[in-house]
Amino acid sequence: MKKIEELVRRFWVENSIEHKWRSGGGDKGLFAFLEGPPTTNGFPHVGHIRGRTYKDVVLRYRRLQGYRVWARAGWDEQGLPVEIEVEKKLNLRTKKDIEKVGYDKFSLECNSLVDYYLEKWREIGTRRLGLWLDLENAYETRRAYYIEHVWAFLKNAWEKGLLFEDYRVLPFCPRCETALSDAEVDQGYEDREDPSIFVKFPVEGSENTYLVIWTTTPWTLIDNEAVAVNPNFDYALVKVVINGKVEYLWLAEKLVAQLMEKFGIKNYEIVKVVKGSELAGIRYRHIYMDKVPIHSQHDKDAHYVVLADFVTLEEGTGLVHIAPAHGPEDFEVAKKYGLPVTNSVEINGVFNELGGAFRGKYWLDVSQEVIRDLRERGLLLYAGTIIHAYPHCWRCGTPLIYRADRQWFIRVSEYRGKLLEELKKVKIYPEFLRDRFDNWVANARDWTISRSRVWGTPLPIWRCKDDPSKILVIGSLEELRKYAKFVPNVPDDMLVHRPWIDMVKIETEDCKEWVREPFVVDVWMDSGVAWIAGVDGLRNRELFNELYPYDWVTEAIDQTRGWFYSLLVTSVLWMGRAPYKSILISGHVVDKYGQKMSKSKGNVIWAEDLFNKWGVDPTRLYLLTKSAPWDTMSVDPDEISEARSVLSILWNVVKFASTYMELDRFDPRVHRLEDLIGKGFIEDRWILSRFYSRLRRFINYMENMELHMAAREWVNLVVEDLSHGYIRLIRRRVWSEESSEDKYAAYSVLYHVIKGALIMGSILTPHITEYLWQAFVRRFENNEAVSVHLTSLPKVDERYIDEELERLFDTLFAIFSDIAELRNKIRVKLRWPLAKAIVRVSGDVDRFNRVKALLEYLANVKEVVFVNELKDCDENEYVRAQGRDYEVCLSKVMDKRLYYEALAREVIRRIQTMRAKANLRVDERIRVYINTKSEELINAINEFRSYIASEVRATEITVGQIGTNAFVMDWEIEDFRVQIGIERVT
RNA sequence: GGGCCCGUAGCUUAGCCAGGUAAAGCGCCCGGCUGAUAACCGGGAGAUCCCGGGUUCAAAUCCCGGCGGGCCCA
Repeated sequence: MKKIEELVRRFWVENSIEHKWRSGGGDKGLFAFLEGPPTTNGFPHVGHIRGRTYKDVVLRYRRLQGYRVWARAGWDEQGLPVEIEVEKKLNLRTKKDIEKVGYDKFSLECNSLVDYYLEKWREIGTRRLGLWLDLENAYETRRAYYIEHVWAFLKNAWEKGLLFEDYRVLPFCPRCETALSDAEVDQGYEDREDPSIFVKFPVEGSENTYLVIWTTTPWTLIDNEAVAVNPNFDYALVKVVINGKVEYLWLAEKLVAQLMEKFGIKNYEIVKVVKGSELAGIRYRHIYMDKVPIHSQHDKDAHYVVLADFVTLEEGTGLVHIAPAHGPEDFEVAKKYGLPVTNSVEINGVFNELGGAFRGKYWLDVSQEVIRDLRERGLLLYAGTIIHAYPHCWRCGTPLIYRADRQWFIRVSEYRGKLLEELKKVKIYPEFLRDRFDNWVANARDWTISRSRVWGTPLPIWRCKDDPSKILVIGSLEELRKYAKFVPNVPDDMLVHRPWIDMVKIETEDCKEWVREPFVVDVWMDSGVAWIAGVDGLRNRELFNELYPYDWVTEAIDQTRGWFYSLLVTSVLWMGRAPYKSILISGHVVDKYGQKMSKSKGNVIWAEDLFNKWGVDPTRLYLLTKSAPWDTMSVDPDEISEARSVLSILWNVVKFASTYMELDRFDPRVHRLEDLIGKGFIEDRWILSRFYSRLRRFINYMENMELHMAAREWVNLVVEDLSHGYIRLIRRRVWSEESSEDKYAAYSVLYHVIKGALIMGSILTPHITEYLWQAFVRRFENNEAVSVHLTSLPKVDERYIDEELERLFDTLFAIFSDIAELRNKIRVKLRWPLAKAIVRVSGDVDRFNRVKALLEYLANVKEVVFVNELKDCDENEYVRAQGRDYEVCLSKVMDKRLYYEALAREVIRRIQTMRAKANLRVDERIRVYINTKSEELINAINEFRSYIASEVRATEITVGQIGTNAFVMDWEIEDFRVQIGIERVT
């Protein structure tokens, strides 16, 4: 199989088939596909291959239908994934280390790492897979022309007032030292064990009274500024005794009992209950008033109870500790009350001078220290741990921290309605995933696009040094050069990266020196503008207008929040509509135990390994037939052998056909189906009906993106209909040496169906079908399309579809199965003829008489009789079986003549084996010698001499002495010893 | 905490929307075929249809509640 695939790949290259494929077609118009660019980082695994097979299947299908397909490859080459790997390679731990190495060297390393993976992706993930994307013209997000489109988008957003900077609480990865977007955070939720502590905040002015709060992030207590309660809840002041001391605790009334139990306090008393609103304004003393001096400075403006509706009773105490710098909701409360926002945590997770005694310490360590300290000071009521879903960095796995900082945003939230409206017009496969997408879009938040990193699209925003309120957004290199006083002398592809972009000196009339905002753009925006940047659309307006909006895109389900979303947002904000008309959301791949694949678990299945071990076509067919595109698929490579055996059956079907067609000099251009079908038999009309009804379903499934059903339809056509069904039925006709018209009718039908099956199959398994197209179709019709991929899908010919006939054959095969079972029971093998089978059927007997001869042949029964009522079915003579809507009686008594015929067939079988052993051609004649003492055998041979002779193509059969030049073998037939010799007649 | 998908033979899946004897492929066992041999064909065994309730004459299927796996939202 692998050899064939290699041969075929070479054939494609040598004959520029892929090029012809891409440039041809078009009667049906254009089918525009937009490639979701794989990250050029890491190797393609089975999940990638699954999605990429879907891409290929749909593209090939459309092309065979007559569309011109637009299928350009694309690569996502920037961002954190690449940076992190380079950091590992250069053994860098922090961003300071990167600075030490130098941004120039770091960028170049990123660039060459991309080159390395790019080649793997081109070779294994694309060419080898047989995925015909245009690699030569692939778009690359690191290129200057591409980056200019991101800039152009941002400039457009700026002009529309959608690009803004703000001071907000955002998720940061302290290891990567950058902010992350919601979409990125969404990809990194994982269970994590965190502290769960209940802390007492001493109320000002009353010695033993405390507000009790709960937190899982003790480090945020450093920046605590308030405590929030829900104005509508009831709060209780609870009198307790702890370590012999009387204390009063404020808690939500509803939670008192369960919390007391948790704290291990058996004796308590509720002193009074008040509404949360009445607690407002109660002042407390910050727990680090002394250790964190900043708190003494704003003691007047903070450290009191505020009211907030978001406070719930599901967890905690009903009193929520507010650290405005470390929670979006906390931040909102702070704004409302004018609380100070204190952020003493730097981007790397280390406390700065605002953190007082905690300065220089890492956030995770601070949490532990806080717990110890509070315990010593008696302010800790309870300390445990909790396992909860917590966001982690999607690339490096570090737990994220929330902190307030100044960043740049795209105002997506304002466009929610418009996004939803445009999304409604998109066809989503499968439809049931639409809600999820809608839900995400409906909750869209402003997009944090600035990243404090190096290898990415530089944020094209410059700020005036003398007047920081002045902002300049640049939308192209041309514009940059217009303003620039100095531009480093490097190629454009380098110029649009750090550090070179920061060497550019810009001066304008109203500002002497502009300084670029030191960020790169979220990598998701790179791929997000692929709908225009992918074709350099600002410069190729005409091409762009032809393609946009694209007919189809597909990616896996995680991209609902990723690429599908970023495409939608950029396109709707810029052009006012979705960039795609339909999307296919595919499922993820898990291992055979249902476990997610991950490098750390070591259960990743690499594409290259599958290709090497099983071949590309079997892998593709396996992935296609196993489950619906949108289902989660568990992959067990050993199962690919099933798909391989399907292809092996296809191979043998074609081989069978070509052997006999060649022998009989069949020529499809002379022996035309239309002329011969009238001379054909019922089974010929059956297989044609089967072929066209399967083709009809195949097309319906493809249109609905039920690729798995389409593929299964094809598999059944090859395995069930052709191999198990039709070929079995026509063997006898094909073996006949006469040049009867019905034989050529069978050939023309078989040829027609195989040809159609190859074309259908070329969509699914492009290599082996191409090989067979060359070896079979092109051999019989050298004027046919030079490649199966350059032909067109057959049209469904309804005239041939006869569902009633198909049902009749279903019954035929079912009856045959039952006869085979009965034979098993009475231990008479199929080779031995039986006299009679009586089949009781309901309805018109003549209908069944149409397949009488076929059933007699299949079941090796001299006479089959269809009746409506079963009369003669005596138990001594017959065995019977009950079918779904019929009943079978099979005679089990054998007379001498049947017995001799059986023996004759035993002899034939052995001679055929010997012919094959002696490597005789099918049409070569032989002399046969038989030497045996068994009278029965001799009788049988004499009785069936001419039958044996014609079956084995013998000129004569001699019983007795064996010729000296003969090839001789000893056999045993039914306990009779026999010696058989055969000799080629020259 | 909320939502979605999945749970059927040793394995992989169909059936579920529209209730009526549970289906197929692989594997296993038995047998056949040997002029498709890189094969091919038939048969058999094998299922508390995840569990528990409900609706119904009748539930794998519809409803409710669990359990397990996966995903999403918060």
